[in-house]
Amino acid sequence: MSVISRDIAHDAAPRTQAERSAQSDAAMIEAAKALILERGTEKTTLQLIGERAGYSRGLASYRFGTKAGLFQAVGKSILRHWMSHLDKAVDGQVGIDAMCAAAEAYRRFIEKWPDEIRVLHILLCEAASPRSEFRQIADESYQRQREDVADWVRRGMDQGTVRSDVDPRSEGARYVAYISGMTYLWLISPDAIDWQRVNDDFRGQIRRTLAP
Amino acid sequence: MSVISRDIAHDAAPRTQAERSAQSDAAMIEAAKALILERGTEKTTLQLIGERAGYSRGLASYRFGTKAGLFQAVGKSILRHWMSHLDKAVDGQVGIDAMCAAAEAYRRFIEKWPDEIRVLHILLCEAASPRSEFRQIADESYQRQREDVADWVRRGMDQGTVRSDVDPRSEGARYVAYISGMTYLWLISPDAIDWQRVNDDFRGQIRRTLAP
DNA sequence: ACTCGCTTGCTTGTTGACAACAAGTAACTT
DNA sequence: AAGTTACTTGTTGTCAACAAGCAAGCGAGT
Repeated sequence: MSVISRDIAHDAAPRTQAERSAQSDAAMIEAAKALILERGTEKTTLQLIGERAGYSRGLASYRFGTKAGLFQAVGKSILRHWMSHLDKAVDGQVGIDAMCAAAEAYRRFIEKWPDEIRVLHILLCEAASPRSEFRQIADESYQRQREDVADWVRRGMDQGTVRSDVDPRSEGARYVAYISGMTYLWLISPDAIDWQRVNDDFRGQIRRTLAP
Repeated sequence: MSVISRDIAHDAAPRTQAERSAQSDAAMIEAAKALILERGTEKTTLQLIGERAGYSRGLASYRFGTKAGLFQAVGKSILRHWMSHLDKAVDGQVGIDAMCAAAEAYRRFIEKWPDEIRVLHILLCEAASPRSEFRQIADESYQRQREDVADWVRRGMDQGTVRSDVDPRSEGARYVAYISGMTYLWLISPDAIDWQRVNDDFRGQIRRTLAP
């Protein structure tokens, strides 16, 4: 067992079972992301995913159980990425500052990893369908984001940097709806959205609406 | 050929071919709406649609060509309904008045025909997927709505009822994104959105942001 | 008004693609 | 060497799409 072959990520022939499965899982999730971008979820088949990842047609189904299960794994992986990016950017700020920092973090995330946001939003959109297996993940994610914003507003009110006659939960819902809707419009017609300007206007609106 | 049987809409046994096909088309579109609400588009089959409409498993495919073709017909039919409702409500108003009237018309539409909006938005969400056959319809619809709002803003600026330093197109995009995002959040967690309050706050925000 | 040939509405038969699962083989582990 | 895990191949049932046929309207010529 050479140290060299162990240290190379995505080595052609990893030694341990754990490495092998982690590598094939990751390869399939990456393949799925690429295929969702090219063909959408409906026209992406488990056979295509397995084979593009360098395996057989059956592996994806064997490992993730169902097609929906695999897509959930894809979505969770992107959500984790975004959440950690967001946490770093907000970093304890509250009130209008936190809201603006989060909007700016989203703009930077889209600039750096546009495909991640495209895939995530395609999956989130599918959650709108009844009986969608992604529904719960989308619901929890949006609920958490609404509550986070509501919390920033509440703390801003405590600080006195936010008007005292607003409803934090309503502001949270409007904030999240706005980001989500803009992302949707960007997916539908990418050239119609100038994220830099949209973000500037959005932050201006937040100040105008919430500042005392 | 009795006059009586001709005049009864959805007669059990319509006489002319045109009547027969119009009736079966309408029945299948209604069946599709109900099934999309119950099961989502993916788990709705052409067989279920045909049979719920009172026909065979093959008719939907024969008449609309493809499953996507049928869903396009469903979407167009709901969009026509909403557009005519909107036109009546706005009725030549411009500026902030038009924007508030449109938001209020949307609230009333959702109150009266929530299922229509649910089905429409499920279809619009699917348009986010690449290669979706509903993409073009969604794009045109949202583009037109953005332009309508931008036009209201422009005319409001001419009148002097809207601040002169705003960008009409940016306001249009934000308005549409907001409505679309809110509708999405309502689909994902219906109880989280109080449309009356959301609308009141939205209209307040429009005035606060756009009034000179 | 009648009917014969044409058109249109609708159904049933069939094919190929697909997800899901079962059963097997090969790679690792202790 | 025995057991566990990674992966592949075989199979089944469901589905969309299409093709071929039957039956219900329709219209021109008598």
